[in-house]
Amino acid sequence: MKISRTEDLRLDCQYCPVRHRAICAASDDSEFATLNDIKFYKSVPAGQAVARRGERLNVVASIVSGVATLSKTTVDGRMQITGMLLPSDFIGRPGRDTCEHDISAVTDLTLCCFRRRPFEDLIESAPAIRRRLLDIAFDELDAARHWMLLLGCLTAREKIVSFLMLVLRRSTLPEDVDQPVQIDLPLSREATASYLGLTIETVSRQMSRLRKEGLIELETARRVIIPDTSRLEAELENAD
Amino acid sequence: MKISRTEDLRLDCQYCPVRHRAICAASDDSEFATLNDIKFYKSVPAGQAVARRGERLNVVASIVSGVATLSKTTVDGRMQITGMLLPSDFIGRPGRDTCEHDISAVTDLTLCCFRRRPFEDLIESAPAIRRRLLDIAFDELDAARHWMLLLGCLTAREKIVSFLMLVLRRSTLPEDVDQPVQIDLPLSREATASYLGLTIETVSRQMSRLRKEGLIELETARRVIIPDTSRLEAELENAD
DNA sequence: GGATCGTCTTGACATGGATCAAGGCAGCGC
DNA sequence: GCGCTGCCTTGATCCATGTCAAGACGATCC
Repeated sequence: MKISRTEDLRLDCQYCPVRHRAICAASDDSEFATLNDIKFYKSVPAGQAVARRGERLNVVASIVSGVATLSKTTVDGRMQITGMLLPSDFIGRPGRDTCEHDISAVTDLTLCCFRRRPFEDLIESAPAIRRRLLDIAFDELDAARHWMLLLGCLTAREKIVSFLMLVLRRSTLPEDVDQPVQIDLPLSREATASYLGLTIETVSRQMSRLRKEGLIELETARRVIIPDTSRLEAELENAD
Repeated sequence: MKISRTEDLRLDCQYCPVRHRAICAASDDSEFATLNDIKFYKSVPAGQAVARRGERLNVVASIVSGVATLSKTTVDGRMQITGMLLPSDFIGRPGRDTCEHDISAVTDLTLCCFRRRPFEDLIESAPAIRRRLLDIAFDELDAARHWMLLLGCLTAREKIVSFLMLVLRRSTLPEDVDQPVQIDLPLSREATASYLGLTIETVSRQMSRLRKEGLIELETARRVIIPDTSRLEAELENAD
């Protein structure tokens, strides 16, 4: 996909919802002003590819709103989702002009983009951005390796519970703990299955089983109510 | 483990076998001299832990010789090896004082260490080192995500072949292609199983099967001869 | 050589999750 | 309302891989 500017929308960074978590999080006023200057917004509709594996990618970006996935596919069509990208997550790789993954918009997406070259220069001159980038890279690395434990060692049930807890952690949490919590799953059953290294049927069955056991309620397939967070988390006592 | 200096051994960087691949690879003379000054070597005997999950780790290091693993273990003892570290690979995380993984010496290990704090300062002042570090982090991230595809989607047979090809790629290759190649597996069957998300028995069976099919020969359990590299690689035509 | 120990292989059997197949349900266009 | 479509659930069955158990092999020590 060719990323081009979205003319109209160009929020002042000051009001950006991911201001304190994205690549710009640690920047001082001066760096912040520079970022504000060179950024441009881009919308990607749900279902569309942001970039494909092997494709040239001359931007880096932060997700402002929406959900995207990183994935890899084998020649014969088996797919693994290697990352779920939520608001504030970073897309792209400075110093590399081709994309290692398929990046897909799961929902409508708003991206805060920087052309790669100027951004690479910025890394050299803006210490807070560079530190933040390094930190993001290592955080992603830790997360990826943690996911390897999930893929390699956990049971289907543990995978599902881990996924629910992950979504819970990244949701904007309501009032207090130990109240019933409602979460909206960002991924379809198919995408969830691919993220967890399972099949869609197994995901569905395990969700039903958790429902029958009263650990979750399913308001719709995608809207889950967790009556007791700690009880669900206790399902991971052996894992993790 | 407390990392302390190995008094005697302190090779001049100039003669270092990983000089052109490790964190120092891109450094100019001045950065190189600084690294040479503040580095210290450390030996870790086979089987010993370099660091444990949650432990304080006040050094970063490059592997000069030997093999190490990164791993995570569930509460009830299931283990996933999340990385195999070979000479030139980097250990530790600048900006983080505790260790996310168990790091174990598989063979006797020689590490080229830097105290974390001075190294963190160096990142700020030495552009080639920080660029290299960022590149290493992203390379590791790509590798980890690629391994997620292996763990989530590949069959036992494909996992074994992938592992053999990985070892092959990182071996010091002999003369020309399409000659029989001999490789020494750096990991035991148990560690291999844990790296691939399999059991030791499955690893053993798949190796035997590849042997019976003539794709590999087993000189010993750990020494593999690949009569025809391209034929083995062809086993991955659907994967990868 | 023989005993011992760790590592690896092989066989028999069990099972978790995949596969195959059918149907349910909600949203949408007409 | 009705039919269509996409997504999800459920059931029946299968099979790749795990589990359990028995030995084989090689290194080391005496």
